[in-house]
Amino acid sequence: MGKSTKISMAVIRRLPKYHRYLGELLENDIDRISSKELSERIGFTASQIRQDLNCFGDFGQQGYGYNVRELYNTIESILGLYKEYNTVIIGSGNLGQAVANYIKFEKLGFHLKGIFDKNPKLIGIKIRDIEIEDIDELPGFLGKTNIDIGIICVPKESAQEIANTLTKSGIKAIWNFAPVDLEIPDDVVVENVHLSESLMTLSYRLNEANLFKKEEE
Amino acid sequence: MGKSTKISMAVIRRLPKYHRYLGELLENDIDRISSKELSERIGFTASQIRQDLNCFGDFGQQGYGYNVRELYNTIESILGLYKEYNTVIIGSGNLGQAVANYIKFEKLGFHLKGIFDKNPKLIGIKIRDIEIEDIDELPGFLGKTNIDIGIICVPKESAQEIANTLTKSGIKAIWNFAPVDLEIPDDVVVENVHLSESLMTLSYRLNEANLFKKEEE
DNA sequence: ATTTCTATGTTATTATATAAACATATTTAA
DNA sequence: TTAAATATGTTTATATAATAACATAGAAAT
Repeated sequence: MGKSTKISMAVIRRLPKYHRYLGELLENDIDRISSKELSERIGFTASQIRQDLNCFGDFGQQGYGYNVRELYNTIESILGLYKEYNTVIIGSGNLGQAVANYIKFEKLGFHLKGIFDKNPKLIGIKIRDIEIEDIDELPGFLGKTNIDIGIICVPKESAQEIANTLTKSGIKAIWNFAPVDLEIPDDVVVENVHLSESLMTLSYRLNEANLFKKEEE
Repeated sequence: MGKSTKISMAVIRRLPKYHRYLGELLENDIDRISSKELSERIGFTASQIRQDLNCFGDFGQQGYGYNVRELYNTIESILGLYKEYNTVIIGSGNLGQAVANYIKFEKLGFHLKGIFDKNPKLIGIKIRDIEIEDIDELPGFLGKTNIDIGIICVPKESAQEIANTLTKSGIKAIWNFAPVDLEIPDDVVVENVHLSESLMTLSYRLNEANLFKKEEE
């Protein structure tokens, strides 16, 4: 049976990857899979796969393995992907526009309901049938529209202010692309996408081999 | 003295955050800081900060703390940010364009040298003075230009093929935005930015509270 | 029908990551 | 000039995560 103990972030961050690989299996008409086979594809140990899945329930069958369709649907449900979400993007620079245009999110059930910016040159422009509105209209908009997720694509200087506006209106989830650590109430979840940090990590690893060379000589 | 033992990814992924917070301190003309003070700002424990930094050397002084400027420069050097890097973007859809236009990367020393796409409608268009070229020109381009980092922004179907082209030309670092796990030689580093996975994680956490409710009733 | 094999859920073990404790060098204050 | 305070680098302890081991349910084979 499913265990209601707190799931660790390490497990949670693997769930989308299970979802992706199971989706691929479905596309290839594979209807059953063992943790061992999945292990070879996905690159986690079979033991880890069984433990991860078992956090949420007993989905497999001894001697058989897992039914791919069933497991896929279950994980989709665990990830909350059966639901539909309304989103707003704040900041319609390049990143905001890229996110707005990322059609894949619509397919996943994340519906873009509004785009806001403070740049007068951008206000009025349409992105996928949605007109960019003045950021001053945001509080009013949030008051009359039911928004689940706020997507912050503004520069770091104004990110916290936007986060405050969002949380004040009752939004419980923020997808943050600004390079800051937002301070938000405990009942609000924030998921950061820090591109600069990602690039710096890459830069570090590219140079890692040289890093300790001097001292070893 | 600096230790040449293998640094864990957990530590590496915290380095950019140290860099960012130290940069903020500099902006505020704060020239010294203790692990305890930094801890309160950055949200890691003081112990962790000292251990992290000590992976790379003895940068602090007992009774004093750390010199902010010195530590900032040191971390910049550890992250390889003193160097300049040449990059190419493959795939100039919304995401590719967003990355291309992200001026911040230029400031960090990552210079965009080419953009490639297979869509004839995009070829010839200029982004920041760089003309989008036909993807068939990529191997030739890589042969005559010294590129450090390949940035993959193509759909998942063609990502592996692009990765092959890049690694064959000798590129040692890939920043991958396509939702696939690339197979690459051991001496090449890949840093993934999987936006869908990030969004799914957010979705999970938004629903987590409800997830186990049924069973508890 | 019986046996062998497969592959699960779970428990035990090992490894890794984080936090606390501490001995000591340096600063600051008296 | 001495004593108290600070804050490091390092060691020890704890917590968390990953892997391996295993008992057994069910599938496949004979």
